[in-house]
Amino acid sequence: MATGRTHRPATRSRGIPEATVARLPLYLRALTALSERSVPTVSSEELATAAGVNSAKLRKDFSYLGSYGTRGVGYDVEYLVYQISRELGLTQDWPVVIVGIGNLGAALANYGGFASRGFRVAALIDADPAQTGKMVAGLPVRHTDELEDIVEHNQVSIGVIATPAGAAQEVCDRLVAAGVTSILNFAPTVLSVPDGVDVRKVDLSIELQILAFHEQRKAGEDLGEAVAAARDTLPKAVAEPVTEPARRPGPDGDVPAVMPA
Amino acid sequence: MATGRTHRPATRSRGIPEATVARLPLYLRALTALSERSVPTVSSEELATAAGVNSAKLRKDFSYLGSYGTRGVGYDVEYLVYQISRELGLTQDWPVVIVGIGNLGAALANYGGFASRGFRVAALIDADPAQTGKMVAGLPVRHTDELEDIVEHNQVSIGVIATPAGAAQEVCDRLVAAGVTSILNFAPTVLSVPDGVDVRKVDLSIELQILAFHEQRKAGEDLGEAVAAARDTLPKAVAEPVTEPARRPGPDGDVPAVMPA
DNA sequence: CCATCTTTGTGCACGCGTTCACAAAGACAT
DNA sequence: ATGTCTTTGTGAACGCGTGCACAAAGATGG
Ligand SMILES: NC(=O)c1ccc[n+]([C@@H]2O[C@H](COP(=O)([O-])OP(=O)(O)OC[C@H]3O[C@@H](n4cnc5c(N)ncnc54)[C@H](O)[C@@H]3O)[C@@H](O)[C@H]2O)c1
Ligand SMILES: NC(=O)c1ccc[n+]([C@@H]2O[C@H](COP(=O)([O-])OP(=O)(O)OC[C@H]3O[C@@H](n4cnc5c(N)ncnc54)[C@H](O)[C@@H]3O)[C@@H](O)[C@H]2O)c1
Repeated sequence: MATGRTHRPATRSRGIPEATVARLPLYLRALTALSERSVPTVSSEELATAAGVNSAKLRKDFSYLGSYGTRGVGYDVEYLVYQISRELGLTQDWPVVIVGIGNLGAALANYGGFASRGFRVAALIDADPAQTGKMVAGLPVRHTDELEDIVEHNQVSIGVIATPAGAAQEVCDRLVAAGVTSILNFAPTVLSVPDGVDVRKVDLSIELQILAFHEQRKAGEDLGEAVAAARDTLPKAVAEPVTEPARRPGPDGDVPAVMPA
Repeated sequence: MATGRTHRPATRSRGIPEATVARLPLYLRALTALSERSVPTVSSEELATAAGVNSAKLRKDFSYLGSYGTRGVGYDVEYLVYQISRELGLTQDWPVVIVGIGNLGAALANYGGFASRGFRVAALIDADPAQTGKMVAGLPVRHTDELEDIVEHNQVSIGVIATPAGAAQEVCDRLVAAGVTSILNFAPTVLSVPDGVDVRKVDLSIELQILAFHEQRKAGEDLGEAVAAARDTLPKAVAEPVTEPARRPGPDGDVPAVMPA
C-alpha cells in the first residue's frame, strides 16, 4: 500500500498489526450504520458479515484493542464505535490540504465523506494562476506559493496530492518540508520521502490492471486451459508466436502497438 | 483488497501470487518510462529502485513469469514490457462502463490514464434524467435503463461504480446480471457478489483513517508514551467515564467530540 | 579458451496474517 | 444456586510473502 519508507518494524511494542488497522475503518463504518439504527449490541458473527470479513478475524482484531465484548452477548455498539474511533485517532480533528485542483482534486474537495469522519479540508492548492481564487466546494483555491504558510499556519499533517505525475514529487517534497507527515497520493508515481513520513497511494490504473489479469484468467479457463498451459510451458525461446513483436529491440526501441505509453 | 468472494484458492496450479500480480503494473509503469527514454536493458537493482521495491522481491516476482533476464546484463526493457503486458492481459482491449457520473464519475471519465493502458470507456451511465444526454469527456451520458443493453452489446466485463453508497449494491447486481465479472467500487459499501466475480474497492475515507492512525502514533511518541500507555491499560470498567455513551445516536451518527480519557 | 566480473534465479529461514477449534466467561432461565 | 446455552478470546497450526545470501549463468576482456 504505502510506497516510500513505510517500514514499520517491531518498533511499536503494543503495536496493532497493520492488517488490523486497515480493517478498523471497515468495522467502524458497519458499526456506525448499526448505531444509526439504534442497535444496542452486535455479535462478532453479525458484524463480520456486515463488514465483509471472517468472524474469527474480527474477534482477533478486536482482541488487539482489548477485551471489549461480553461473552454470550456480543459487543456494545456505541462503546465499540468509541473505542475504534479513539484508536484510529478520529476523536480529534485532522486538517487536510488538497494539492492539484483539477478533475480529481475538485471531486475530492466536493466529497462529503471527508468531513463526516473528522477530516477537515483546510485548503485547496493549485499552481495554475487561472484557478487561483476560484471557489471549489465552498473554499477558495489558493496558489502554490502559499503552500508552506498554509501548512504551518493550519498545523496540517495530512496532505493529498492530485497533481499530474510530473509534479507530484516536487509537491511532496514541499509538503514534507513544511511539516506534513502523511501523504495520500493519487498521482501515478513512486514518491520518495524521508523516514517518519507515511505515504499511501491510490492508483486507479493499477486496480484496473489487476482486474484485467483475473479477467483474462477467467476467460482462459472457460475456453479450456490447454491453450494457455501449452503456451506457458513452452521453452523461453519458442514462447513467442510469430505474430509477436521482434524480440530483439529494433534500432528504434519500438513498443508493441497494443501497449502505448 | 478485494471485497466480495475473491477467494482464489490453490485452484490455479501455476498461479502467480496475488502480491506479485499487484506489483506487475508498478514494474510496467517503470519499464514504460525506460522504454520512452530508449533504454535497452535494465538491472533488477535499477528497476527495483524505480518501482520502489526491493530488488530480490522483483527478481522473485519475475521468476514466476519465467526466466526473462540475462545474467550479468539484466532485463531487456522492450521484451519485459511485452511479457508483463501479456501476463496482465493488456494486449487486448477492455471495454469499461462507469456508472454514476457525479463528481467522481466525471473525473474518472476525464482521466487519461484509462485509455493509455488499453481500457476503453465504452459508456457512461447515470440514473438522473437531468444528466442523461449530457456530454462528459466526449461521451454522452446514458440512462440506467440502458445498462443491460450497453453491457451486453459492448461485451463489457469490467464495471466501475461511482454512485452513492445506497445505490451501489443494486447497480452491482444489475452489472453482474448483465455479464460483468469484474467491478471496481468507489462507493463506501461492502458489495456482495456471486463466486467468479472480482470486486476491488477504492475508499478514500479508509485511506485517510489509516493515515490518521499512524499520525496519532507519531504524535503520541513525541510527547512521551506515558499518557497513551496509562490510558490503554485502564481496566475496561473504568475506561468509560460517566460522561460517555448514554449516547443515543443523533441524526448524525458521528463520533463523540472529545472524550476525556 | 580461460579468467574475471556482473547479475540473475532461487533455496531457505523467518515473520506476519489467517483460520480453526475450543476452553472459559458470562447471560439467562428455572 | 445451578445448569444450560451462547459467544467471546486465544493458543496453535498453517500458508503466504519477504528478504538474505549464494551458486550458477553468462558477458566481457585478455
Ligand atoms: N481523474 C481521475 O480519475 C484520476 C484517476 C486516477 C489518477 N489520477 C491522477 O490524479 C492526478 C490528477 O488528475 P486530474 O484528472 O485531476 O488532472 P488535471 O489535469 O485535471 O488536474 C491537475 C491539477 O494539478 C494542478 N497542478 C499542476 N502542477 C501543479 C503543482 N506543481 N502544484 C500544484 N498544482 C499543480 C493543475 O493546475 C491542475 O489543476 C493525475 O496525476 C492523474 O494521473 C486521476
Ligand atoms: N468524490 C470523491 O472524491 C469520492 C471519494 C471517495 C468516494 N466517493 C464515493 O463515490 C461515490 C460518488 O461520489 P460523488 O462525489 O461522485 O457523488 P455524486 O452525488 O456527485 O454523484 C453520484 C452520481 O450517481 C448517480 N446515481 C445515483 N443513483 C444511481 C443509480 N442507481 N444508478 C446510476 N447512477 C446513479 C447520481 O445521479 C449522481 O450523478 C459515492 O459513493 C462517494 O461516497 C467519492
